[in-house]
Amino acid sequence: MSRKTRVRFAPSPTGPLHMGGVRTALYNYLYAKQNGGDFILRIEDTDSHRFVPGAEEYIIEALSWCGIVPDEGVDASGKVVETPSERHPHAPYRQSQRKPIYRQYAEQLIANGFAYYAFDTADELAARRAEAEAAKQTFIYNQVTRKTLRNSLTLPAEETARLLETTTDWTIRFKMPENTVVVMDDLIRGHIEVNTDTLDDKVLWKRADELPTYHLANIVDDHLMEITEVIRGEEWLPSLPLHYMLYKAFGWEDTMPRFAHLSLLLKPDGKGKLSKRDGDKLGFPVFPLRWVNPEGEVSRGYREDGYFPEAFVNLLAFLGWNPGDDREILSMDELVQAFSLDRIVRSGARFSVEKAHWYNREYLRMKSTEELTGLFIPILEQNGIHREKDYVAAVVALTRERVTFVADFWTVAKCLFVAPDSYDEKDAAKFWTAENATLVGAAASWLCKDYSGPWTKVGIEEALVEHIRSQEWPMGKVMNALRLALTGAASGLGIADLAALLGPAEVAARVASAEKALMK
RNA sequence: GCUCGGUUCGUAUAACGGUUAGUACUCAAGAUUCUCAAUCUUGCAAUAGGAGUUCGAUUCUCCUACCGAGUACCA
Repeated sequence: MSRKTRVRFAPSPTGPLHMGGVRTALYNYLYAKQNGGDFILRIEDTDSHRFVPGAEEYIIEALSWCGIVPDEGVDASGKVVETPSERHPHAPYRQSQRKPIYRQYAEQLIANGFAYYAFDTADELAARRAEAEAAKQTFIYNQVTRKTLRNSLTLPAEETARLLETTTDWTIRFKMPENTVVVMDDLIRGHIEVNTDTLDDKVLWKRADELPTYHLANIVDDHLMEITEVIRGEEWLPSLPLHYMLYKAFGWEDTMPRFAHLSLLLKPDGKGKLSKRDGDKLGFPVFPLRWVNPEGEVSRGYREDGYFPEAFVNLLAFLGWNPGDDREILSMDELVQAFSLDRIVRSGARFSVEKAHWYNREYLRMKSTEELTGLFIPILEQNGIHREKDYVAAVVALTRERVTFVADFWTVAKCLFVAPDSYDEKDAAKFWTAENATLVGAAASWLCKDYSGPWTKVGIEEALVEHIRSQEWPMGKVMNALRLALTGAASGLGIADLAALLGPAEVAARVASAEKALMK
């Protein structure tokens, strides 16, 4: 019997989702869609101390910007579903609201001898840890040390019963079996074996806030929500044996999901994984969307930096995966088709800004001039420019091969909307010499007054070049000086393109302004 | 420290025992152009090191080095 594919993305709302998290969500989504299954969003907010306001909304908005829409867990209005319905049978999808579910499972484990009550306080354990550290050792709550600690395994039954009644900071811990080899199979990494002697007795449930820890909540919810594959970050690999043991302890081995652990995204400069803290110090965003933390600190986002979501998704998909052929530009639909878990790369990937720029440029070029014009107009308006759409479209058509982001249109083509207010000093010194200035004046005057051909790029180009040649003027010098007068710098757009868009009156005016400003 | 992962040009990756080790980005040079960009062409550049297995190792095994993760009443 084969089950319907169901995968989940289960972030914890402790801050904005970073790009590594988005990639994990993306791979889950691609896998689900490819297999005709469901992609579920579940909020893992079992740590009551680390809740960050706005994080949950951020996560949903970021996924939505990327085109990753959960089938289950989030409703049409983008809210996490709290009450069960046909579409969302497992609601609530926020673990804090599933509180009552978990305790019985933890108790079931105790009843069957797979877990026990532990009464050591957090302070006591911290002290033990400090002690061990001072002796250059590591304290682990495991099958050896648990015999020397205060728990239902070492205490008399009456004492346990009394503590359960009278104290409120006890926990339920998993009783890790001794000297057992856990044999695991990871969809990406293959066969892995670990001896339980190297593992510790993890806390599963906390009496203090009556909430489970990740390990318990995760297994219980994945089981209840009928998850078939767990695709998550490599940081969970060391917990995999515990999770295997838990499925076994619950007797859920027959429906245990298959696991796939993704390698991490690394910092471009080498050391360590790309973390939330890196922020924009590295010269590129680590977050999909801009994030303002509760202290008011701003981190930039791909969206606000001008990336197209399709480009972002595409580049993220290729950070640790490839389709096995030479294609590099794939739409979401094509990614769904091409995706496969066994082509995921095992090693960690470093992000490259250049490649990211390249991706965005490719996507920008695939867009119509019409669409780009629509995106550019608001930027013009922010700069106080209001021009007719046809003119803007002509500018976009002319410069679209030169830009990476829509915002670049402004820097590249500003001179087509406003006259230069200054001239590059080096270029002026080189090209605006006394005799050359005279020639530029003459050339401009000829073009604007005497030239009677069509005022188009081609017409102007042919006539102007021809005229300069016939006068035996130095082509490069005159042209560059002309561009200096028109744009404020000697390098950039073609003279004929510039003139065609600017019109004869504006060309004449700008040359006159340059003559005035650059007169020695 | 211990446990578990990982290691191919600068970066992302391909080659799942036999290739002149391929591709893309970056970079460089040339072509083109009035300049710059774009474009086209060409080029630079890698199997971490050492043992083994094998007729033959990037590929399999072991050791070393390095990188990463985990080692919380965080996820």
